[in-house]
Amino acid sequence: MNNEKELAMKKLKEYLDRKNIHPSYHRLKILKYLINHKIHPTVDMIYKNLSKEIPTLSKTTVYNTLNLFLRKGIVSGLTIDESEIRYDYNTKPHVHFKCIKCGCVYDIHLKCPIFDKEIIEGHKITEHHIYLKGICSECLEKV
Amino acid sequence: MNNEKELAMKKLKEYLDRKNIHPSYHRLKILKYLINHKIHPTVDMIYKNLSKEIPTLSKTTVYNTLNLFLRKGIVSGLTIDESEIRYDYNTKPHVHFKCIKCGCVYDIHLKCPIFDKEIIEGHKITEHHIYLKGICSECLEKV
DNA sequence: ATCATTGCAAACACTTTGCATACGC
DNA sequence: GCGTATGCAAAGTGTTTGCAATGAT
Repeated sequence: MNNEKELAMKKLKEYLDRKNIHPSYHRLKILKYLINHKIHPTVDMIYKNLSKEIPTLSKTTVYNTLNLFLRKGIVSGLTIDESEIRYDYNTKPHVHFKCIKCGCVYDIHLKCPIFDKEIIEGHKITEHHIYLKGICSECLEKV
Repeated sequence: MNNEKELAMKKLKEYLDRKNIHPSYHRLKILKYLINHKIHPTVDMIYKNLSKEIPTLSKTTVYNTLNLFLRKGIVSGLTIDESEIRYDYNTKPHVHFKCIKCGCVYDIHLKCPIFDKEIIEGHKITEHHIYLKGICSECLEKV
């Protein structure tokens, strides 16, 4: 339904408003993309996919928007491999897995006791990043 | 003692020989630096520090050597933040902590049950990377 | 009319590559 | 003398910045 779509857009708008982010068209689109594609996309993935819909979109805007979202804390950045930042809408600490064959990044729903500690060996912990690498279930089947 | 130093160098030489790496002067120096400075240095740190001793050293050689060591499996690369790879001589899986104030990277000696699993949610795990961020004990004291 | 967003192009930082030189055995 | 290690300079990649144009209220 169109009503449903408009309703969803309105919710996103209100969400950005609450975060003091002016809900421009591009920002809404990028936010929507992140929410609907929890594949930890790179800037390039976001840019390429949204360009189909929004031909005037520039990569700079994607960078600007993601950095704005990062600063406002509504997305987090993963640096699993050098030379590509991936963006993640889900902000709760969780585990990531990257397949060395297909390059996909999966969320792992695994509790880790490390998440509960606030002080470790005298250091105050504010962020947790855990990622595993290997061969994903899909690639394993293909062999 | 000079004898001690020579003995240590001889051991490093033999170590590289066993790994089928021709133990050139530069390679020995870089390996020695990594072993003696377990601070997860970046290429730049290694380059700047060794340049004092070896004025002719070029950054390319540092890159070449580290990539060789990576391929041969005698060091591992950390990508805690985008746009800087840090090199780690210790190859056993362990936890890293990066201070957001001073930028130092510490090893954390913490057992993590995740290290023992070989299959998680159908994915075959071959590498584990865990890093935490926050404020290190030294920076906490300074406040 | 004003102010923020957008987007091109240039600048940047880190890393890799090509190729000529120098070194060690 | 031959083969590898070295190092400069250029290319490559992903990201940021400067600034002018555009858009929204």
